[in-house]
Parts: sequence; structure tokens; C-alpha cells
Amino acid sequence: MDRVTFTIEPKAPYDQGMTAPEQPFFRGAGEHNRTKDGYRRLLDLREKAALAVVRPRGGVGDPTLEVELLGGGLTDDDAAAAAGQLEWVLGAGQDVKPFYDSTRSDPVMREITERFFGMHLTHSLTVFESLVLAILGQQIAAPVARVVRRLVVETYGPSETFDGVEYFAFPRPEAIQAATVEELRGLKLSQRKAEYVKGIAAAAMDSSGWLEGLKELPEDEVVERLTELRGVGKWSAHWVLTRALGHPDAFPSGDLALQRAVSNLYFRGEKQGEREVENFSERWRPFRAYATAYLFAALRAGLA
DNA sequence: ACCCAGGCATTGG
DNA sequence: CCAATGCATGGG
Repeated sequence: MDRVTFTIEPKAPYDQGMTAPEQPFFRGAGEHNRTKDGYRRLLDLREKAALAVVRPRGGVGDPTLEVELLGGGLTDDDAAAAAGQLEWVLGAGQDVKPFYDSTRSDPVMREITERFFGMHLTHSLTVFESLVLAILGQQIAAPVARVVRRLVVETYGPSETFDGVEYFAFPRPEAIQAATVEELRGLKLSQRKAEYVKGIAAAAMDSSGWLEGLKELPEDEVVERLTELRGVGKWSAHWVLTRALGHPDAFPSGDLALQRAVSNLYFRGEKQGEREVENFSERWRPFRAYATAYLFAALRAGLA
């Protein structure tokens, strides 16, 4: 068992306690992925798996992340790959300051950014991961979605035990593709969702590698390609744009919870539909993905 | 029982 | 292009 340590310097302001729990795969993913005592995550490094333990040091204005990497036969290349994955997952390199500055004329958003000061947008490591998580989150209550996601991860994800605790990485496409619809239904997926995720796994395994190559394309082409997949509509495509591809201005105006947040915070509860929310979002350009993340954070904190 | 929840596909105008 | 409908699931 090797133990490698290194540090990551996130762009300030950065608050690990605000940021890490926003990972959809991480959030509520079980006791083994708690933030107390460090953010822990099993990383899939191709030929091996390694557990990363990330501990914040320094203040929000002067942040450093101390990373401890545990596993067998770890090389310098492994450490470099792990560092790259963690930086992306935790949004460490992101600059939230321009977004904060732009909220000066928006008292509501300004209050939220002050409440969640230092929260960065987290990312998923692959388009495949964000697509599957999107499907599993469609049209069901968030707590239910977490249960289903956790079941899928803990059934098909690569796992390894450290210090008596079993950790999971996100399943590889091969594992989902090989699963039967019946097995997936046993994990509380509907018939349709089971078919959808298997189709997405098949797309991810396509030898052309087009799915993970979408990061090179402009936004509208990404949406066009993704929505050709069965089960993937505009909402899921926008989810991928923000979560996996890190587009700072993507905006899921069709999202019911987002509509609720905008209605409650800006219109005294008067219900705003997709069209209204889309128009209203102009004020947050070109940071609409940030605005969305902060509105969701406010929702989850019971502020809307 | 009924309704809704961080949608999607299909059909009909 | 918009509206209505069926599909599924667990929790209020």
C-alpha cells in the first residue's frame, strides 16, 4: 500500500465545505463519502483504483487542499492523473469572483452568493457519468433520486476497501451495458430509465469515442448530438453542459426546481414558467450556470 | 387514494 | 411551434 501526498491550490475564494457536498454522486452517497475528516473519493485510474482524501487548509481567501492518495503501486503519473481529476471534480481552478462582481445590481443573488461565499461548481469526470446521473434524476424527487443513484453506483461501480470501509467509483459503461433491464429495475429504475441508461452506456462504448469528444464542440451542437440519444432531452443536455463540460453559461430553464426558486425569490411565489425564467436569466449572463448552482444551493438550504 | 417530483417521447393540432 | 398524454417511482 502506497501513500502519496500532494497539494492543490484552488482559486480564491474557495470554501471546501460549501463546494464538496455539491457533488451529485457524492451528495448523500453514504457514510463512506463524508466531508468530516476530509472529502473522500475513490478514483478510477485505469489500471488501478486509489482513494483520495482531500483536506482543506487555510482560509477561504487563501485556500490549499492537502491530498492524500492511497493505493497499491502508485506512480508519479498516477498522482498527476489524480490531481487533474480532483481539480476538475472540485472546480478548483474556477474563478467565481467575476460572477460575484456581476451580482452587484441583483440584491437577491448577492445575498445568496454571500451566504455560500466560496462555493465552486463541481464537475463529473465524464459525459457518461453526468448523463446517467441526469437520467436517474429525471422527474423524481431529489431524495428518491439519491437513493437510486447510490444503488446503481454501489452495484456496478468499481470498489475497494480501505481501513474497513468500502469506497466506490462511478460505474464504467461496460458494467451498465452488461446489466440486464431486470437487474436495473431491481434498483428502482423504471423500465424506460433502464433502457435509457443501457443505450447511453452503448453510446459511451462506441469506438469513435464521440460522446466524450463533445467537449470540443459548441453548445448548440452538443445539445443536438445528445438529444439524439433516447431519454435525453433538453434538460439532460443542459445538465451535461454544466456538470461534465463546465460551460459557465448553460442554463436549464425547463427545470421545475429552478423555476420554483426563481418564482419564490424574485416573484413572491407567483409561478414562472420556462419562457419567463429563460428571459429572466439574461441578467446572469455570461454566468448562468453559476446562478443556477447558487439558486439550487439556496433551495436545498431551505431559503426558497 | 391522490398528487407531485431538479422529464421524455409521441401524437395531434 | 405549442398542448395534451402516457410512462414510472417513492414520499407527502
